[in-house]
Amino acid sequence: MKLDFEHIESKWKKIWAETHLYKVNEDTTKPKYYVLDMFPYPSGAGLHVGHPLGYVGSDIYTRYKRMKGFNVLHPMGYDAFGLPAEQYALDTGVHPAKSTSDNIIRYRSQLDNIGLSFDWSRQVRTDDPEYYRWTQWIFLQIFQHYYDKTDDKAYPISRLIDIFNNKGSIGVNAAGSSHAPFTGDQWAAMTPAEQSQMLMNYRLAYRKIGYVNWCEALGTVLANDEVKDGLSERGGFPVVQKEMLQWSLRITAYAERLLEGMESLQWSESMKTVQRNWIGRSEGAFIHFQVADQPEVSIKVFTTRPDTIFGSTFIVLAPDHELVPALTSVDFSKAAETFKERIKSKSAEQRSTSQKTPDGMWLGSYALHPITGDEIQIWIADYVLRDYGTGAIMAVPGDDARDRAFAVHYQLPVLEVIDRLQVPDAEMGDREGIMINSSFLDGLNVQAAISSMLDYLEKNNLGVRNVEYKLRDANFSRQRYWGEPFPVYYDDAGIVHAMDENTLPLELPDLDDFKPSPDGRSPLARLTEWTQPYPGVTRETDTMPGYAGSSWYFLRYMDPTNDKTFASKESIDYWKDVDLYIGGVEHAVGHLMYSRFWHKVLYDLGRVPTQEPFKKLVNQGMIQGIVESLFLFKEKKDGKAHFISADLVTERKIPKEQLSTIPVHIDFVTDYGHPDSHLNEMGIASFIKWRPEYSTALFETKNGIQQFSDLKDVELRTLSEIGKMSKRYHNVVNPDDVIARYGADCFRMYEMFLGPIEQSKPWDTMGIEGVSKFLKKLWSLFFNDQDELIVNRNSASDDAQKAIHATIKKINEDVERFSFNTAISQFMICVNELRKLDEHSVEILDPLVRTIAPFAPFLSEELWSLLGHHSSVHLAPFPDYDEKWLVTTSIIYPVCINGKKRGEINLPVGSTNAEIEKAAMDLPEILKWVEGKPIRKVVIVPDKMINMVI
RNA sequence: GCCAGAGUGGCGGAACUGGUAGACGCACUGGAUUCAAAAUCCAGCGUUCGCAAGGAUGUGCGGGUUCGACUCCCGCCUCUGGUACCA
Repeated sequence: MKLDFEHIESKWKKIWAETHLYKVNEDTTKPKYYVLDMFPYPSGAGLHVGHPLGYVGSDIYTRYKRMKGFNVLHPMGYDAFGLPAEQYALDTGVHPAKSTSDNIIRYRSQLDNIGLSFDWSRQVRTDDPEYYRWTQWIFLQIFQHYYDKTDDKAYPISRLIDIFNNKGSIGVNAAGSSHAPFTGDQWAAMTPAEQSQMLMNYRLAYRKIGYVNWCEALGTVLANDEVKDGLSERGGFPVVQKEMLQWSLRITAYAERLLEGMESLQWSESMKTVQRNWIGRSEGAFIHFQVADQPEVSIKVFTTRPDTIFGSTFIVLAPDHELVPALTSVDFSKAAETFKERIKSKSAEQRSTSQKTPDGMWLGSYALHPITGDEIQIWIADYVLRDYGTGAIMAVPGDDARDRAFAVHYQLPVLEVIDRLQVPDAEMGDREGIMINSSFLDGLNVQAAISSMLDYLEKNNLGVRNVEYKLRDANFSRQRYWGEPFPVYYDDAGIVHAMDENTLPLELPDLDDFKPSPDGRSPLARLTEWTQPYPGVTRETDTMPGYAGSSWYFLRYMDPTNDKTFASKESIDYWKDVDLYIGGVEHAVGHLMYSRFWHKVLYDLGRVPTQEPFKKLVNQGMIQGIVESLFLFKEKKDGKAHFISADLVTERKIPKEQLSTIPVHIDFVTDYGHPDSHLNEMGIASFIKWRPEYSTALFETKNGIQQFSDLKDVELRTLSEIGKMSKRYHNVVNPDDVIARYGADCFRMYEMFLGPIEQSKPWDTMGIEGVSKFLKKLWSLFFNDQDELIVNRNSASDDAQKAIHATIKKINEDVERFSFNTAISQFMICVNELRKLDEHSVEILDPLVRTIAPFAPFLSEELWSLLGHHSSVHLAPFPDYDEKWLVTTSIIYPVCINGKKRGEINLPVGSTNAEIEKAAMDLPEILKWVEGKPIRKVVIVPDKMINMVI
C-alpha cells in the first residue's frame, strides 16, 4: 500500500472530531499541565507557514505530556478586536464582525489541517459579548481599586474613601498622582465632582490628559505604527501631538513587583532583560531647588547622581512642565510660547537629529543651588521629558554627555566634578573616578560620594532618596470602533460612574459607517442614541485597546462558558497558571507585561491563586519570507518602463537612487530564494498578466534590451531579500498548499526539522523531500512493495532493541528541552537502522509508533490501528526505555597525541588506566608517534578518551 | 549609541557538564535497477598535499588558559532582533 496521507488525514480528522478526542475536563486524579499558544489575530491574509512553528511545537509537547499521564489543557481562540478589520471596513464597508468571522472560519480550517490537538470546546474570541462582558468586568475591578504602597497590595477604592472621610489624605501611602494634601474636613467640603477628581488620582484605571497622534488632514487619531517620520503612513500628512482626556492603567504601581516576579520565571534571559529595561528601575533622589525671588516656589528634580550636585550649573525643565508659566519672566513669555508650540509639532519628528542639535531656551529666571546658594539659570529643553522623574533635571555638564552638549551649545558654565585620570577607559557618566570641586565630597570615589550626599540631603531636608521607573502608565483609550466599550457613564456634572456589574455586557452597537467623528473621537460619537441613552447618562466613546482582551484570555479558557463569573474558582484552582507559553518575541513588552499586571491585580483581589500567569515561556523564531523584487529605472526610456536584471545592477554599479524596486509575486520566480533567482519568459508573462500596466515595458538582461512581445532567452534576475512574510510582498506561503502536496505530518516534522524552535529562518522547501522520504521509509517498515502488512510477532533482535530504546531515551530528553530538530534526526537514525536490520516485529514497531505519535499524529494513528489497537494512539502511554538495552560493554577509545586523535582502541567498559595505557601503547600508529620521544604525561578520562603528551 | 542573541561544509543544522568537529537532512558526484525516466537502493562528499598509505589545516578574526577549546577568559569584526534623549 502506498502511503496515502490524504485519505489517512481526512479519516482521522473526522474520527477525532466525532469522539471529542482532545476534550479535557478538570480531572483531579491526574496532574494538570497547561500549554498555551499566543492566540492569533485573525487577519485577512490567513495563516502562513510561519504561524504554525509555535503551534506545532506546543502541540508536540502537549501530546507528549498527555501520553506521559498529564491532564493537559491546550486551548485556542482568537484575538478578534483590532485595527485591520476596522480599516478593512472603512475601505470596503464590510462590517468588522463579518470579516472577522469569515477570517476565523478560514483560520480554523487551516489549523485543523495541521492536526493540532486543541480542545475546541473551549474556544474564546475577544469580540464575543459573552467574553468581553468579563473584560469589562475586570476593567471595573481595576477602576474600583487603588494601590496601597505600605501593604503592597490593591484595595477597594471604598477603603480609601473611608480614610479620606476620617483623616483626609495625610498619611496615605498610595500609588497616585501628586496633589495638595487635605484633611478629613476639607474632603467633606469638596463637591462630588472634586471628590471624583481626587479619586482619579488613585484609581488603578483612571482618566488623565494624554497625547495622541492627531492628523488634521485625515481628521483622525493614528496609532504609533501608522506614523512614520512625523507624517501619516497613509497620505503622508503631518501629524501632531494632541491633548486628549484618556483612560490609563496605573501599571507603574506594580513596577517593583513586575520586576521581582520575574526571578522565579523560566523565561529566556533576553526576554527578562527586555522587560527589565522596559521597567527601567533607577535609584536616586529627589532634590529641591528654591527659585530665586519666589520663596514659595521650588523645583523638584530627580537625579541618580546626587554626588555631582556641585557641578550642577543650570536647571532644565520639560517644556510642558507645570511650573513653566510661573518660572517664565515677562520678557520671555512670548518666546516661550512659540518654543513650546514648535516642540509640540517636533516631538513626532525624527528624534535622531534633535539628539545632535540641542534645542532649548532660558526662561529668564534663576534657581538657587541647594548647597552653595549660587544663582543658576532655569531652562526648558526638548531633551527633558515630562513623564520621567519629575520632568526637571539638575544639569551637570561636567559628567553628563547631553548636559555637556547643551551647555557647550548655549555657552553655559561647565564645572568638572570628577577626576577620571586614574581610570583611563572611563567616560562621562561611568560612575568612576574621584570627586573634585565638590567641597566635602572631594577625594571620595563616586560610590562613596553618592551615599554620602544622600545622607547629607536627607539630614538637611534638601531631598529624599527615591526610586524611579521608566515604565509609564498604560494608555487604555482608543478612538476607534472595533474594541470593547467602556462599562462606564458620565453624569451631567462629568462624574464617572461604573456601570452595575449585572447590566454587563455593554454591547458594542451596530454601525454602518466606520469613519471617525470629525472631532477625533471614535465613530461611536456619532451614535447619539447610544452615547446618550437616557437623560443624565453619557457613555464613553473611546473603546479599549487590543491588549484588553488578550490580558486575561488564558483564564477564560479554564472555564469558557461560565456566565456567573470570568472563570469559576474551582477551575482556576485546578488549572492555576500556564505551565508552558509559546509565542513570538514581538509581544515581549506589550502583551506579556500587561497580562502580568492584570494577573497581579486579580491576585490582590483574591481572584487567582498565583502571582504570575506564565511559568515557562518559549519564544519561537519567525519564519521569514524571501522578498523577490525587480529593479525598475525611475526614469523611463523612450516613454517606456525600463526593468533591469539584478546582476547588471551590481556589475555596472548603478546607484540605488536611480532605481525603484517592485516586489514580484514569488510564484513567478524561478529558483525562488536562491542567488540566481530570476524571471524567465513565462515568469515575465505571468508578471505582465498580473501588472498589465507594464505590458509595454522594456526588459534589460545580459542579452540586451527586449520587449515583452519578442522575448528570447531572458533571465531577468530578481533581488532576493529576507523579510517578513506578508501579503504586501506577495511572498506568503500557505500551509494548506504544503500539506496538500506532502501531508500534514510531513509539514509538521519539516517545520520542526528546520532548526531550533527559537531561531528565525527563511522558509525554504528544499529539504522537505528528506522528511517526506523518511515518512515513506517508516511506512515501509509496515508494508512491503506488494502492499502486504509485514509486521510480525517474532522476538526482536538485540540491535533493534538497542535502536528503539536509545531512540525513546533521546526523544524524551529532546522533547523536554524543546529540541525537536534533533529528535527528528533521531527518528531518522532509528528508522534507517531498523530497515538495515530488516526488523518488522511488533515488539519494536509498537513503541516506535507511540514515540513518534506527538510528531506525526495522523500517520501514527493509522499505523496504531493497523497494529490492531481500537483506541487512539494519542491516549496510549508514552513508552519507557529500558536501561538494559543501553548499557555498553565496550568503548572505542580515541587515542590522542597532544590532543589530536591518532588512533582507536576498543576496550571493555571499566578498564583500568594501566590497561588503557598499555593497549594504547601497543597500537602501531601510536608507536610511530611516540618512538624515541619521552612521554611527558598521560591523561586518561575513564570510559572517554586517552591523551598522551610528548 | 545602548541591550539581547548569533557567526561551524555548497545549504539547513548537530556536538547537552572542556574530551573523536561536521550527527541527521538537502544539494552534488559515481554506481545499481530501468528500453528510458521518475521513484528506489548502494557508495563518496570541509579545505589542501598525495596514485595510495598517510599528512597538514579547519568552528568570524587576534590573543590567552588547558594535556586537550566550537565550548572557558580578554580584545575586535560582522549579522539579526529590540530600543531610542530615561536625568
